[in-house]
Amino acid sequence: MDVDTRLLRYFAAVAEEGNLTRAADRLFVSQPALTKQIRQLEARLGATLFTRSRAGMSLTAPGRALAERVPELLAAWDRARREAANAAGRAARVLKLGAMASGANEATQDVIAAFARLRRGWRVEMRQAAWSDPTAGLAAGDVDAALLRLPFPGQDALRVEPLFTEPRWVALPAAHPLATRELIAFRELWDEPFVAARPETGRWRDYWLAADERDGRPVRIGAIADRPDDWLGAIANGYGIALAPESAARFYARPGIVYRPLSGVAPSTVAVAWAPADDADPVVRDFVRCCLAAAAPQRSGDGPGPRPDAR
Amino acid sequence: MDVDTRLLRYFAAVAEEGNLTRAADRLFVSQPALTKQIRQLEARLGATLFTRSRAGMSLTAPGRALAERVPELLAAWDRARREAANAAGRAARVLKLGAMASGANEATQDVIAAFARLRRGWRVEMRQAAWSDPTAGLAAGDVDAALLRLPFPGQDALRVEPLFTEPRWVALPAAHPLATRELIAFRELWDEPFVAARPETGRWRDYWLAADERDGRPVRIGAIADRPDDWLGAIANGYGIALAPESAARFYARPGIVYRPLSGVAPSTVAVAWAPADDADPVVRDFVRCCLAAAAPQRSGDGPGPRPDAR
DNA sequence: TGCGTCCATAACCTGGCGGCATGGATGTCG
DNA sequence: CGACATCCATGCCGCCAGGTTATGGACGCA
Repeated sequence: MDVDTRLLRYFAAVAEEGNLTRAADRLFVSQPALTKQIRQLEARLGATLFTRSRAGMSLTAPGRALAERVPELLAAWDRARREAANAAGRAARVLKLGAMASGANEATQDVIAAFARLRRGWRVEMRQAAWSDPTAGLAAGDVDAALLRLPFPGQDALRVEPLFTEPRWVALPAAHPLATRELIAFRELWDEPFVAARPETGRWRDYWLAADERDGRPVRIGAIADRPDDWLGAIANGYGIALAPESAARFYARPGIVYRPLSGVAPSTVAVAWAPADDADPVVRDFVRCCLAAAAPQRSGDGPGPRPDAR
Repeated sequence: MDVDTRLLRYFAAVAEEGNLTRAADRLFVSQPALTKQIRQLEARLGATLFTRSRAGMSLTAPGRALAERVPELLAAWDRARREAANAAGRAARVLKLGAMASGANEATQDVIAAFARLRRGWRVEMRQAAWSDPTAGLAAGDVDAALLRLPFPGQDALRVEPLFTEPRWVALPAAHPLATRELIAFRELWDEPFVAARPETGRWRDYWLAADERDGRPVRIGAIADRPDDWLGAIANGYGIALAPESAARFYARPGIVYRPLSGVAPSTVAVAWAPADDADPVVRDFVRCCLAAAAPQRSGDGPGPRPDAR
């Protein structure tokens, strides 16, 4: 008997939620559609998977048996899919590079140019990640390498090579009273509302709220953004202000938004990251080497930072 | 990204066959349908899975990566599905019993009656298996126990408890010269064409051709049948004769077919079989106990049983 | 008694799958 | 050298499965 993984996801969602309506909501389908699908799954298996009551849907014995297997099944499919995609990338000589919005700055171009020289016939394919995925697809295996800013959650499970640092500035609505100041002390912003990343992003979110550098003062959250566009919009509309790397002033310049230098916050570190499984991959190694090489000039200008040792 | 297991089966078939047309044939779909599906799979994965040539379809690197995972994925789904079905059987208090056509004879009713007495509230659900599945669904985990005739392929991986033996007779077209004889010696049938099971059924097929008891003389195959209906039809139409347990004379009596006692072939043994995984299952154990109890009277008497009225 | 919360049902629409017929490319053979 | 065979791709069409909205029925709760 055949199933669609979609159907399995539906089933898993209902099993977890114990409630059709909420599960339907989570799956972005209507509740009747979900009802039909679950009933059909039951019909096809010839087994009752849930007992219905006004309290919701609770698993029966066969339902539990299935629910136990489904997650690993979905995971297995996902792995298979990714393995194929990776093989396809290799075959097409494409290095997939994840980048957090405003990940690296101008250096990115140098890196890619250097890589193109080193690996003739290869091509770098960049994909911008939303802030809700702080490893830019690396943790999920969707990319071969990523340009990220430290610290980020999941960092310890990956190889990380710091490249250079960059001062953190502040992005303000143009109408903000401080927007005309040449230099702002972070202390002056402690009571401002901030545009933050989603709470799930943990350390990363805290870092860009400079939670450690506000002397214990709580942060006011004015808005939550997951992508640069939302972020810029939120700031321009006055929902809050936000820290940003200096280069954002060039890459995310926009009417209604002003970037200003900041004192009293540590600079931001850009790093290249890759999966430990790719340690031996010559292409990934070459790419990392290019990153270190391209970063060298900037790094010297920017104070200490670990010595570049191209491996 | 979602897939249907059907799509994975399609992919696996093409990967194995290396040829769309043949794969389509094997999958019972048209070749254009398969073409479309494979192309769609490629589109969804964003990877080329096959290189097309007039020689056929051969896997690319990503194709190989996928082909490596797909079989285990399908197997995992099948396992999950069966586990759920088994749990459903338990929950509904159903013991699923596989039976090879003409598996057990009149004893079946006694067994089921005994089980019904021992396990109140439980119910036996019988499913007839085609000869192409010599374990009657036991090997695949579709049933909890099976009534089979020894020997059958796959026997060693299962628990088998012999119940009783029954003489083997011969089924002849009514018009056959020997059809009026009271007793036939197997030797007289050596040159007759036989209606046999599919070649894949190995030992089982050989046993019912009595390949070991024809003194090295080769078997002539007149027809191949997979189900009792085909089998009866083939015999009645004169394509060949066949050995059959004595009880077939009662259970598969049909105009145009005559059953006659045979000398010179060993009797057939009926056994109950179950999966080793169910050794500790109290319900299966009870069922086996009922089988042994119901078989006891016949086992001692062995020969006669109810009078056969071969017409 | 009216309201909110569940799940089920009804009616309708649409996209995708499968089937048939056919086309295009490329060997093969009389 | 043309006829043929073998593969895969394409065009067109009918049908069903899955989705949506609107609504119903059961039940607990204030």
